[in-house]
Amino acid sequence: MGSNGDSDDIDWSDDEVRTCSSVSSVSVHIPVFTPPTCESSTSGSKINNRFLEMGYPSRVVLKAMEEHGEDDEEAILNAILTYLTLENLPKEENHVSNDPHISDSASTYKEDLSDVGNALESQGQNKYFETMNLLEDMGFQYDEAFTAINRCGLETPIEELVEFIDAAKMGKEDDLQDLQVGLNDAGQSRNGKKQKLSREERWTDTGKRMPLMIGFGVPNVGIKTIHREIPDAGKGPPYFYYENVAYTPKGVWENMSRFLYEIEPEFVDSMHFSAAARKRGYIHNLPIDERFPILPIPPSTIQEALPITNKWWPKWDLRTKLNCILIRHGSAEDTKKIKEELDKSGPDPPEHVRKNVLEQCRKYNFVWVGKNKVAPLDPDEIEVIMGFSKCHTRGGGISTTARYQCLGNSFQVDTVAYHLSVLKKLFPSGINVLSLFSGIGGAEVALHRLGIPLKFIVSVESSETCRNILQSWWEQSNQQGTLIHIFDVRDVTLGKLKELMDMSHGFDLVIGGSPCNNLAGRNRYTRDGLYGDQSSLFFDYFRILDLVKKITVYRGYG
DNA sequence: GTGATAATGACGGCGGGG
DNA sequence: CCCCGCCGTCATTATCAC
Repeated sequence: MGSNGDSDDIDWSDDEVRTCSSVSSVSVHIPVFTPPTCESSTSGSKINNRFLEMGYPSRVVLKAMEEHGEDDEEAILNAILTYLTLENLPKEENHVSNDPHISDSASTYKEDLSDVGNALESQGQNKYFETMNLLEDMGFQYDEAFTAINRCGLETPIEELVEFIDAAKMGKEDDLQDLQVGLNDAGQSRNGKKQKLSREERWTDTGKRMPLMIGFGVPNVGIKTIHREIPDAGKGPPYFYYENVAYTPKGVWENMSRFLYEIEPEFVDSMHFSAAARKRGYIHNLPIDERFPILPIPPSTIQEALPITNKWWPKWDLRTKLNCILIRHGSAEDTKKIKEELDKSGPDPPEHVRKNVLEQCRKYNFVWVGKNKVAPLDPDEIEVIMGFSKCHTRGGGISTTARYQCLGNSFQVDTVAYHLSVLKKLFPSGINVLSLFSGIGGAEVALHRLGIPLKFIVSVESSETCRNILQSWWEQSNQQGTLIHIFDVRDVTLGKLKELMDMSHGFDLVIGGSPCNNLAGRNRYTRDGLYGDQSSLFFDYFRILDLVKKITVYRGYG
């Protein structure tokens, strides 16, 4: 086996030397972190391109390369990150004080909200509970009222909500659809654009200053002076952690934030923790000081994460990071077309061929597994990139398609673990967790990897496949605590929570990411927003979290 | 053979960032 | 203005379990 592998390597080296006119034979042995180059004189510009591809501003890349030469990639990267950090700090303050739209430098997120005036409910929750109470007083069941509000929107007049419930009761599905569509449209216009602008501008603006999407900081890119004020209503206990896709239809994050105690979301791209991009928003009330990553630090580039692909990676494919891991992979047909196109165009494909191939590769996250041969990622490769161990989702009657699906829906473990790391010193003897929409157990794995004992875990997950995966992991990882499965978030009622919290003496953490189906950019059919069929389960996250908070206070837990 | 499940190919648009 | 990327859905076909 070994000799076969060796001879393969040698064959390839010879090949590469032939196709790359002036490369030294050493180049095939250099660490994978260094990009393959043909001409050493242009290696600097290649590195330059790589950093630009990774999204770093050119002025910073150039400055870093002036300081550290053109070849020491790690030194350049460190310099880039340092410059960005330095740039961010003063800009943050200057910007706030110079912006005429923001009253003063002490302006907080909450104050921004109050600026929009009373026309828009600054306390979405109050409105929510008022409407719920009103409907219940009118004799409707809790779940009827709940569904109506979440389907039609909070701004819907009470008469129309009643109409919706009646239509639902009478089973007039068509009427229901029409009504719902009409109400959603109306709800959007009712919300009013001017009122939303201040918040949107603030976040958009934040994005402009931090194009890397590093939230309140990622390893090596600390933002030292960030101190955030969490509104009293949002403070723990319990701690909570909510996740969803970063890029949603407009207004969705504002809306979710309004429900989750007006806490400002933290937008983070998992490219800072792994070899793949994953742009997500997180709303949580965790401390943000003294975070630390779990060890070992995973590979940060495709080349490190999938060394097998180095052998066939063309020099003109400058990708070092994968795009977002999705629930579906590219088709065999597309990989076939790519191979045929490249075979036809010879060893040095023309620009338009390269461009087309790269476009496909980026679109489907193809990697190079043979000469002119690309392939989608295997499930076990995805498992590792997402921070799980190999075979986490394998076996036990789970199909390949299902593995792709549940992995694509999961947390990136290293990213979430970094945020949760502050819990380690707070709960040294173990933690009680209510895990909603648990999926394959990203939250549980993250806490476990942090070395926080899992004392009492209630996992709510509708997919039997996912429940089996979590249960299987639980049994195999020497857990000493209790794991309880619940099928449906709608079964997590006040009574059920009281029962569970009697058993556990409260929850320390409520964690989960609700369905993104109706928010995600990939969805061509039902990207309906927060009130879509699946994504409206967000309101169950909020409902349950809020019940836990109230029970916690009432019973004196925490 | 038949129903159930798995695998596969085809399918734009919105919004962020430059 | 352009470029790029996105926790996806649907209809059809292939495979599987009896």
